[in-house]
Amino acid sequence: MADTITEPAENPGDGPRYMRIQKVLEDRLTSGLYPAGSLMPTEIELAAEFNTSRFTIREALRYLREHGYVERRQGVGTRVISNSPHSTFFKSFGSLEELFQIAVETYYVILYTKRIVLDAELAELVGGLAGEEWFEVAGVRWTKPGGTPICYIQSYIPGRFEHLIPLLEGHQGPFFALLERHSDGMIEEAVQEIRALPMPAEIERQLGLAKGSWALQLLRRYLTDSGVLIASFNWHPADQMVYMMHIQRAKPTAE
Amino acid sequence: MADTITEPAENPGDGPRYMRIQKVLEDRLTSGLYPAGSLMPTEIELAAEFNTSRFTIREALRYLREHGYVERRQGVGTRVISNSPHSTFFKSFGSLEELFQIAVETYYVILYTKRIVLDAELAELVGGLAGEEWFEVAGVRWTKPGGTPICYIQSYIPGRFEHLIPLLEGHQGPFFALLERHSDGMIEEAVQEIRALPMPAEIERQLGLAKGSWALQLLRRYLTDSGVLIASFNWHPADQMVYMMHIQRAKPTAE
DNA sequence: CTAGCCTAAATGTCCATACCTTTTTGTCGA
DNA sequence: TCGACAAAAAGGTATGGACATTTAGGCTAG
Repeated sequence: MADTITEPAENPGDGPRYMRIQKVLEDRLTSGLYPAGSLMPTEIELAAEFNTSRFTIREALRYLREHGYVERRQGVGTRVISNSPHSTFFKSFGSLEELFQIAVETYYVILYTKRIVLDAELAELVGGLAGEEWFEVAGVRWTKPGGTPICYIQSYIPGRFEHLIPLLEGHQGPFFALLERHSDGMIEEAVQEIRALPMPAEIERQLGLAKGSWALQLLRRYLTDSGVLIASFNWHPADQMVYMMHIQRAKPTAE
Repeated sequence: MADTITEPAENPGDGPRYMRIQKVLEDRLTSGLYPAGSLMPTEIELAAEFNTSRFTIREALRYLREHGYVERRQGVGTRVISNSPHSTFFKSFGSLEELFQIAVETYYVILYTKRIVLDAELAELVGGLAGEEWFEVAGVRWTKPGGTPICYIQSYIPGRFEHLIPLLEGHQGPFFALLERHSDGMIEEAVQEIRALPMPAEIERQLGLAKGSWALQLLRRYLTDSGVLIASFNWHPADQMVYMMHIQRAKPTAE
């Protein structure tokens, strides 16, 4: 027994035992040694193999289950369902509904609209020319009217949409989109760029918030006649990432 | 000791013990009996209170931690960080991007289209009349062409869209929507009802799948000129739940 | 041939116990 | 006063056992 401890068979003795075992098992999964669809060895067998107790094996298997590798069924066994980590696929199932609630059932309150002149930096950001007249719109997204503030948002609108700006002032509603329909039927969205920013200290004070409000979420979409839906997400303000995604209407392959 | 077992103090003896305990503790947290910021009783104390072992208490506390109620530190204790369950809000941030990948980057392959006559049950489901002619369309959603099958889907289409059915046969693509544009500009979606079902054994065999394939995801949407987007989700086949959601174009409140 | 029962196998739940590691706190001595 | 050290407290890891519950599959009786 003592020799099994001194022996650094699979891994150097860094972490707890169940972690080392979980790494070994993960390797076997990603390498395909335990193919998807098959049953893994039973807890007892693994315990024997690693010369440990069932408890330790269970701790390791818990990780594999939580990361989407395996599915465990009483009376059956441990079935491999994926050879790659954490199919967030399935992990996200639990929150699929709520996710869209965030996107849709949140509440957007416009704080101000302001006429601005693009500087070089801003021009780069919004895709305009320095010196052009634009509008800046700022607002706060809430969980619900009077609820919890989620994020602070700044949007930019070209000056040629000036006639739409009054519609925004004082707007409060679950969603925010500014569309214009042209005579040729095309629908154009006025808002060119949306940024989620750290909540300005001034606003924070007004709202009575703790400093450094964090995350944000924003969904923007526009619909056009051509059956294309574009949704863009602004992510965590810290990294300023913007995910953009196209949902194309399925074209019949036949025909 | 024996009396504590017979005594149904907190809850009737339905589930496993750690679940009942976790519910009791959750109540105490949401009710504020354990205020945020404070330290909860230690494992030993809780074990004594519930007359159980430390193991069982740990299982209960594990749940509380995973749901964002508490934070545990070796050498310190169990600190309450929230009196409400973990705003799935923030939990889901990590998967917002992937969520849409599921909806959009997955691949839908139609298996068959079949002309059927509604029976009473089906009529109720799809909102038609018993005896009407409809079409049943079945398909499988994949992670990618040739990838992993996710779920089995059945859709129902009224008979009056018969002329669109040929477009579906053999269709393979990332998305599936069947729209018809009327002369008045309205866009109507043919598919009236989508169900995600357990993968039929026959299909499973054809695809070489293990028995009991599980979860599913499906996004359906339709676009109309009126700027309304409707997305419906089918959930886990076991509970047959369907979540439906409307995104209304924001109407200017002023004016 | 089929329906139902039975059983074996696998995971799920639970206990008592022990020791380890981290953190806090208290004490003692320089 | 301050630092080092020791002790206590708390959760983390681990063992070994026991029984419960679920499932698949085989067997038997009809």
